[in-house]
Amino acid sequence: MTARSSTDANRVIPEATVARLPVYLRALTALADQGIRTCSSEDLASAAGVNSAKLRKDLSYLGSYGTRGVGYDVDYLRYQIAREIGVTQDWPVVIVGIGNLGHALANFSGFRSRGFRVVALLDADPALVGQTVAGVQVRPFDELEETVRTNDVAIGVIATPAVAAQDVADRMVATGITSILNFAPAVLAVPEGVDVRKVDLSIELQILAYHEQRKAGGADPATVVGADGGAA
Amino acid sequence: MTARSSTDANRVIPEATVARLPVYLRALTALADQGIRTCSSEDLASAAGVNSAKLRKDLSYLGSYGTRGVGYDVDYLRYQIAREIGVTQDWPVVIVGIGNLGHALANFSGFRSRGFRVVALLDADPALVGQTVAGVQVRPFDELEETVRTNDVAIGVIATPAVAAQDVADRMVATGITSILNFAPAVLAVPEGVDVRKVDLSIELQILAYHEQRKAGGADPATVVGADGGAA
DNA sequence: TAGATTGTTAATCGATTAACAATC
DNA sequence: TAGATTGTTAATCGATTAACAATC
Repeated sequence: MTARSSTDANRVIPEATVARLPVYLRALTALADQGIRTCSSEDLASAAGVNSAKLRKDLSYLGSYGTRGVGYDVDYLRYQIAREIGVTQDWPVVIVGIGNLGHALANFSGFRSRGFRVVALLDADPALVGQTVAGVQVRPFDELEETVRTNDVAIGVIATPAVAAQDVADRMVATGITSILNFAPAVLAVPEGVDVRKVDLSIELQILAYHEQRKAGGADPATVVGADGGAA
Repeated sequence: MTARSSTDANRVIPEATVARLPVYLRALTALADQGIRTCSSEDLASAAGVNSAKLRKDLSYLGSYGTRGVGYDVDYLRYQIAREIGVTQDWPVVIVGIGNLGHALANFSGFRSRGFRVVALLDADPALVGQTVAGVQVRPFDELEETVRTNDVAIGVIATPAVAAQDVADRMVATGITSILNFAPAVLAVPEGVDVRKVDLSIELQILAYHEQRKAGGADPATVVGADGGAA
């Protein structure tokens, strides 16, 4: 097994692979919790809901962390993926918009357990300011800049109504935030270098509705295949 | 072409295109709200955050709904896309798991406005049953089958903890639900013909963290080694 | 060694994009 | 007609997958 050389740091990992690494990480954690110390690519692929060829190809972008004829050491691979993603470090996060969704996000346990620390909850509504949600006091949106500076926040979460989203994004970018997770149903314009990921409930439902409509009326079952190539 | 009901109902629309149609729909609605009656592919693409070649290619899978030299009639195109997706009809939806997230989903206004009607909120916890959330009484999970049958539900939303998700999915599939939107951080195994879409907050954050990490340093990966050091 | 399983290759498939002929 | 803009083509790019040589 080779150690990482300095040139490894330049390797480009395809986006599709990056998006699956957290899935593998979670599957490895599940295996570890079951007391499993070693797994084959077949085992892990099955736990992650992908095929094993894809899994091995994905892992090959990180390095050679398996042993031919044997498989992967669960804890070792888990650590390597965690390090690659960056979840071995602490990520301060600010949530803007503390409505129903913001509440749910603030209480979401998956944050803490993966190195994401909610350092502030902000809302423009004075009626919400001062309330305590998930052990954190809601502060005025105006304190965004101070919050980001003080806590070295790099990731912002937008859970406001759509109309406010672009303004919030602009302010976030101005304060130096370079990664945004947007729950508002709006297209955000941001400068290059700023990453935006979008979580959009009604879009997901509409995609399901499209396929559902085709199943219902379509008559031809052979044409309908799950988007992810489903397990079973 | 294989034998199938009518006209061009069997043309296959690429998944990537299907996923963007709801975005176009929203952008068209925004344009209509501004009183804009006609738009070019450039206008619409810009409002949707994609490039115009991609937009035109996507729309070409639906048919020829534009006019060369002129552009698209906003209302007409909006209707065509809505019909294609299926949001001109009513989709009864059941939400299982009424914790913080389930609450937020139940209150989500985007449901109703797009033809999705929450017909039931179910939870296995007796303490929640009977409470009213967003005007709907929470019912016991056991009533799933009856609910689905009575209301002809085709889409189920899972907002339970991860451990319960597969069981809920199995029960949903058994009752005849063929589309599932899963918010639980778990990989679901479902039979062919059942569509699952996943919304996973911590995965989105981890993807952002990966890119953030690369922006921040690019420098020295050795710096952050977890307390558990190495392959622990 | 014999069996098992990785890491990689190469073929295929699907998505994106620029360019432009068609045509309003 | 002249200008504008669609719908389509074809080239390119990226992702998936089966197959298998490498090797434990």
